[in-house]
Amino acid sequence: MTMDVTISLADKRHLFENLEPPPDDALSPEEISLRRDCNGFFKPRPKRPSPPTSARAPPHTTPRRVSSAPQTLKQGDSSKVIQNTPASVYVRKGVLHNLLQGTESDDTTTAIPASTRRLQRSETAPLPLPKRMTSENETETPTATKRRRRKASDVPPRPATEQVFQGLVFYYVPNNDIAPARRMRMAKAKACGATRTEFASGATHFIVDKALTFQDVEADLATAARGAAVVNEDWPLDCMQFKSVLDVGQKKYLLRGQPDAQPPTAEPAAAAPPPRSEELSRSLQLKPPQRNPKKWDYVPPRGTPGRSEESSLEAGPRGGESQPVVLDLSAMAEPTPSRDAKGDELSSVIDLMQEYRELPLDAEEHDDEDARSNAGTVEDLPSADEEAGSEVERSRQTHRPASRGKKMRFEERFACNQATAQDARPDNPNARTMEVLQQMAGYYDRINDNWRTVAYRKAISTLKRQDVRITTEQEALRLPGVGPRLAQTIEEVVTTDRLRRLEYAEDEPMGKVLRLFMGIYGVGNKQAQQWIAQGFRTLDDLKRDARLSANQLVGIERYDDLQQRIPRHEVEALGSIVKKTAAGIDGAVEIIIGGSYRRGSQTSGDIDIVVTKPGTELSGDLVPFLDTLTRTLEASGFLVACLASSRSAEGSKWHGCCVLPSSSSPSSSSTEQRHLWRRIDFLLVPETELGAALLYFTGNDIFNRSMRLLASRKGMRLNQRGLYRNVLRGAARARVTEGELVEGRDERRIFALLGVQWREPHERWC
DNA sequence: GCGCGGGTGAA
DNA sequence: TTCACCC
DNA sequence: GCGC
Repeated sequence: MTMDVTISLADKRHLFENLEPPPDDALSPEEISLRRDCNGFFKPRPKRPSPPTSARAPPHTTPRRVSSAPQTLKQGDSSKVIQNTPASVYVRKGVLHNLLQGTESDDTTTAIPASTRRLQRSETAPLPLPKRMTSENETETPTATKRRRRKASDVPPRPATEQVFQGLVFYYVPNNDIAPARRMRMAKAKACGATRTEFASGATHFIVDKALTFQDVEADLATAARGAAVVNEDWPLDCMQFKSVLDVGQKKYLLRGQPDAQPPTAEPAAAAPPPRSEELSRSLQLKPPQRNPKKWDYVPPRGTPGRSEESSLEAGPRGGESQPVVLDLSAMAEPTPSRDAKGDELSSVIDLMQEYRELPLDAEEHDDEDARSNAGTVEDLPSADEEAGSEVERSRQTHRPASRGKKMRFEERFACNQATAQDARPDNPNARTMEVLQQMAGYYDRINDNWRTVAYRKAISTLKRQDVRITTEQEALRLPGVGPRLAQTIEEVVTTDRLRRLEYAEDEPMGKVLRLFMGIYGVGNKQAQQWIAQGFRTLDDLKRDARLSANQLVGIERYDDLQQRIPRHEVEALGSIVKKTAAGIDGAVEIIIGGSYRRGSQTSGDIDIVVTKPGTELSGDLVPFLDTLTRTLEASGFLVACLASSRSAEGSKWHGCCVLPSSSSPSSSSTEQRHLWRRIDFLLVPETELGAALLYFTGNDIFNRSMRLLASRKGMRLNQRGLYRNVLRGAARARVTEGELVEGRDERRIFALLGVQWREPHERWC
């Protein structure tokens, strides 16, 4: 059943009535060019205070607005919905939180089918989930608990969306439901559409108890129908949790004690000898030090009766249960065909080798600087087939300490010491995971959850450096910057190829508008939310009625231009224009293009230009030059808008927009294509600060932050002017002393003084 | 339970 | 001071 | 959301 009950936004006008109304005399776009800014640039007229409410013709009432608010719903059941769904549960921090207080949570919830809401409540909505829920809690109605005590098998059928097992026939091994926990699981599978059979020959799936090994079930398997899948009991639980039929080929669903690969497709890569791997995984289990005191999700590795009641995905580390290394029982009955069972097998072998090779390192605390270069070896391992061998070889060569688990030296913990090239591995095996995490990061960014955004970015950065596919929670947990929550998230992505939290996030009604508004230069989360609360939904709404700052107006007028990334060749073209002009003004001035261009990126978000000159000691020395430069470039039509500028002795910069002259291309004279407006930043840098400025202006941001954090931890301070020493920090880390300048001129020395190995600009991607 | 980079301009 | 921005 |  879908809940298509909605409420027109216009109906909620009352909600906004105490908010500031859009002024009726907002700037008309045509007026942009009528004002001049600080630098002689055309700028829009400063905004006027909005008049009293009388003249208000708020966007709520315009016809277009109604159509632009597609979340309109029928009124009928909404009150009921609201009653049953406490707003706090669905509305995350940020987004509509401010807008919709108390009664209005309908906007955020109505778009979501009721059947998924329960799940959303437990899994996704309150973001920092205090504690994992068990699958039972998730799949049962709150009142079902008591009833279950009376009769375990009495589980009501799940709604259609959860009938994941429809058409599947399960044969349980052992074939009984004596243990209450098992009986419960069977009942739940049945409620999700599974049929249970007493005859092995008729089954599509063998669901094997975790206590049993492959040998234990071989007899049953002999009678199995061709194509039946054999999985451990985690599989149905995961399927139910993720509400989809998961790939039975995943190694986490294989049985214990499986002899080496014997699949029909007999992948040679699967040749890793099981006894050894068993041994390995057992010893490895001790490896990740159990250092997290708040390990609420830790469960003793060895399956306990109680544990089996939980969904495997929520059972915490499962590394202890010796996972079968490889094996593939082809599953024709699988609606979701295993996409690359071969890849999984291969990667599982590689995983083991990866882990193995790390053992000595973790065991004996390698501390030498170059540990990385001669990091572990796979020599002791029996060589797998050629393909796997080469794969492993490749992995070893590109191996980085980040994949080695979390025990790292102090300085290694900083991203600046881990940074790599942009595409450390183009065919990154974790590409999909990274993509999803990236979208999640984008979401958190939109709702202003900045630290979470940073955490996601760090995790992505770590994943980027991995050369093997991270498939399970414990693998993920070993990575720096990946904690329990992200590890779980990663596993969900790998297991289901989706992330439910992301889907809900993308579903948020105002998400698109928020994204739109925050894309405007000069508009952040605060302003965007305020506009949404005032009823604005489109850029046209804003242009007509919103109170805009000068920069925001430019940002709106050139929204599409500024959204586009700049191809590298255009950055070069723009840069050369600046260089030529600069050379014409002062031949001694040096122009350096920084930013992502300096890091070697093929496209840039904007163009960053460092202006320096030998012999200068204060950026003020260059101010006259910048004035001339900008005036000249403005006159030539290169610079088209000024967004911010300052000219002082300590630091001077100029932010604005530029455009490539469109005349020069004679090819299409009549259809002369307009070039896009581009963001351009100038930074005046005296020679004495060039190193620090380049460091800053080259980035990336995470790299900078980590360098600065490292400096701070070492009692120093790093900014775009230099590295300072003897910085005293008082309570709340507030800086007491400026500190004395140690180095500003030499980029390399700053690295050295911080104990960071030098990294070329193209190696500063975090 | 707390910190998470350091700075700038605009309003 | 707060917001948005730079890397 | 991670890490101390």
